[in-house]
Amino acid sequence: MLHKGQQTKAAIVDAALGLATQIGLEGLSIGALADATKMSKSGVFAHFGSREELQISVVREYAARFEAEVFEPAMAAPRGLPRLRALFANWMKRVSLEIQSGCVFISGAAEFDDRAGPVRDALCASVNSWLGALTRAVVQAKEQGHLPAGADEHQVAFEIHGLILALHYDARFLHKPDALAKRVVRV
Amino acid sequence: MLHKGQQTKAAIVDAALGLATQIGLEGLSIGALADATKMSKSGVFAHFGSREELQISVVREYAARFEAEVFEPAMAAPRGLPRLRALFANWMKRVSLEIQSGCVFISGAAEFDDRAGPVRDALCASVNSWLGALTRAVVQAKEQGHLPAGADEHQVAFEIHGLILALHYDARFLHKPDALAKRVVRV
DNA sequence: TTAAAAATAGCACGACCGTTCGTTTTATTT
DNA sequence: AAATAAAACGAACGGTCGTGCTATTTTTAA
Repeated sequence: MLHKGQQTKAAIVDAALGLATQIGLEGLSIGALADATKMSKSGVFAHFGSREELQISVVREYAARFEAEVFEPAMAAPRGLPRLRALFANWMKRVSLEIQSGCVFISGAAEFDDRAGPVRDALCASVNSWLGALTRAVVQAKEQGHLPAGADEHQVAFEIHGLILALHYDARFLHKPDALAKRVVRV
Repeated sequence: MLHKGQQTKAAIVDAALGLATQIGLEGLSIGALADATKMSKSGVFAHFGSREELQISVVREYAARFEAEVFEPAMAAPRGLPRLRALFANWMKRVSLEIQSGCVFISGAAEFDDRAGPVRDALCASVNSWLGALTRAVVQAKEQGHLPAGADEHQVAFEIHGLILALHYDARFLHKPDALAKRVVRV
């Protein structure tokens, strides 16, 4: 009854994610997606009802994979600085692997930074959820005494975010081969 | 002979820059630009010969304004840390003012990070030129003894770039009102 | 003031876009 | 195996895109 449908829908979203990480959420076209999945345009379209809904599905899928790859594995590390370091390391690793494919949280932010609507909202929610988790890890590191009690968790998260963004910029856009060598140590 | 032509061409580029900072270089369309300048599509088109050439003109114009607004005024400050601080302050000020309009160096990087061609080349060249100037200022600060001789100028420039990127991300995409309060002090 | 040149307009083209609709194929249930 | 529901197709729509033509207007030079 609902077997085949969800199955191919997942396949479409998977292909769409692959396209979106390369040419952006806005560059996603139903025609190109139909070619990639060897389906008809209308066949693809029927699964979403609108291009916007397709984009939102892609955002959600990306966020789920990001969480599974960056956030969840770090939960195995003990609270405090070790876990914070694990989060950062996983994030960096993902960015380095993403050099070929790109990060939806970054490219999407550039595409939707002044375009209101549900896609932007979904993107914002996913990013805020992740940055919130990162900030919580900083707070825990303070609680464990791994960071000075006077440290501002938002400032720390802000600077970590900045390092990731600069890494992504250098590696993916400027093609600086040694970009991966940069990293934080202090704080 | 070449009076009127260059004049309206400059006006077109000016309008194009306004559009590009809002919807991106890829979002730039000749039709929309024709509306904005109250000209015909073909009239606009004739000045550039291709959409790509128009985009390149926009990149160059943006880079020229960036240089005039961020780089040149900082040259008045004495070599070393004061000049480096001036560069950073001017850059931050520009980003804060750009919250409504966006930065072509950042949005352009996201749009063209895996799209080869002359537009990407022009963008890359402009960014590298600016980051090179920034790095040079760090070197001078070391020479003046304002920074430890062992400091890595590329790492310092990298981290400054990261702070700017995070500021831009928070302010322009996430709409965090206090984003401007974040800043570097150390190094 | 008139001739040459440059700038702009108008129109059409092929391509692609998201979307709709009716039909046909495929999958599920009885 | 027959009936029913879901899924996929194919064609067409109005629209916008960049770009190429040819005219017309405007600017510059003689």
